[in-house]
Amino acid sequence: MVVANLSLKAIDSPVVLKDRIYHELKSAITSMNVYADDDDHRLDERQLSLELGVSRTPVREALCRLENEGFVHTIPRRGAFVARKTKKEVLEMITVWAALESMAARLITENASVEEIATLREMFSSYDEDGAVQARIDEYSETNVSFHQALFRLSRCDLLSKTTENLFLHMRSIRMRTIAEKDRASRSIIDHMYIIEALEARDTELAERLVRQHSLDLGRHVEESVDWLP
Amino acid sequence: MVVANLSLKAIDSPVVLKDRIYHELKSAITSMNVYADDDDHRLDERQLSLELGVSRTPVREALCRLENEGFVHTIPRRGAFVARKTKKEVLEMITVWAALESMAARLITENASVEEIATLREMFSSYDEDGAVQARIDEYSETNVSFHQALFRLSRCDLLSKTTENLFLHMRSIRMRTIAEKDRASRSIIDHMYIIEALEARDTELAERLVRQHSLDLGRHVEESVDWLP
DNA sequence: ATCTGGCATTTTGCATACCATATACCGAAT
DNA sequence: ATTCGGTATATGGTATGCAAAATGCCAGAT
Repeated sequence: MVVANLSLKAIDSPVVLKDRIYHELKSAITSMNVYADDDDHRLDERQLSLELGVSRTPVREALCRLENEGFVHTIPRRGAFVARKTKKEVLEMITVWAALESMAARLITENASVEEIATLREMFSSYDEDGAVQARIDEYSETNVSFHQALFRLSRCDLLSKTTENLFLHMRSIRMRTIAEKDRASRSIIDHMYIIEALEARDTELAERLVRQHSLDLGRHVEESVDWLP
Repeated sequence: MVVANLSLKAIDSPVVLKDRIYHELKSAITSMNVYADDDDHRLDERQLSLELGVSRTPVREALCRLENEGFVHTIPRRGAFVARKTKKEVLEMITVWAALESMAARLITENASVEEIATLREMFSSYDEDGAVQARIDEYSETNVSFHQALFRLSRCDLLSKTTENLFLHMRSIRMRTIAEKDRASRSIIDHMYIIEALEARDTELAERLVRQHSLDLGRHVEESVDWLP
């Protein structure tokens, strides 16, 4: 008798309530327009547990996690609120992003394959014609996010990706308040092309500088033109 | 009648149990030698709550926070364990560190005052004589940590500091297993001096490069000489 | 009319109770 | 003797209960 070798992958994730609640709340928070109105959004434990049909305990653990990630702000004995970033905090997030993404660019020039870098160029192939970006601005916005996420993925550094993940989500909330700005979009695609060229040329220093500058430009833009953040 | 203007600072931190437990557990975990033996350290909820004289609820919330920060690894229905980093994870932490600290160096060249940068140089003034580093290697180790923390502080970017804080603690655990290596220490102080010179000269690009290289050198060292991590 | 002080209500923080699952032990069958 | 299966126990996940603290309201005083 031989033991059948089925090469099964171990199932090791009995999805527990607190995790489901965490994801549920996180997606709810990140998809809401936090900065739309001025009054702060309260997260009532009891109300949430009633709506989700569970007890308060797993809700509290989910809120605890969200607080650590900066999506929820809790005041002892007062309750939990959807966190609102100050302008300073947003600018600091962009600074950290610039640091992490420029490092990702370095790693790509050193480690990524030609094919992987080629996928970056392909992402923008459908925007070749003049005015294509402006015509499909919403679609381009998605491509834009995908491009930046791809940079982290190709860096092959999970911690870089993981650290940036929440920054992405925070920035998405900010973007929701920002109306699509045409001229920034068209400049954005030009920047991206130069970045891709530097990656293809394996020019570590140039790629790093371009990526950093691209982010810091966004920071300067926010600094100058966003006046609706405290 | 006038209202007395006492300019009081608002007290807004009714220190709650879960926070105290969090700090207690965190300091206990970060000061233990996690990598000393091979068997993993289990964190029994009931035992912890008994030892701390509290119920399981706040202990669980503290563990939840520690898990988010990577100090604790929990398996659903199996319990919590003190997290042990793999070699790959340690190298990725160093990579992220390099990214963040090199950005901090950039910011210092742009924003810090002459006096602030001078404090960096003063930190090493007592190690001027030849052999002083080797003679007081433990003391130097502390100075070393202080130097790197000072770089983040002088960057004036709270998020950079905050993001690095836990990386520091994780690396401290790693360092506990590493015996002080004399030649690395003396090379370290030389690197630091060049970094300070670049900061003083406000040479943004050079400071960034030196700081990044200093960290990446540590990474290469770990890559080559640490064989006791999975 | 406004301000203050106390009471009622609400809600968080912590403790406890219960339930489901994982592990360990032990006996029976091969 | 070894292996398999069942049961007991332990432990984590979830629900609930209780007390302290915060908010809001209302009455009374100024």
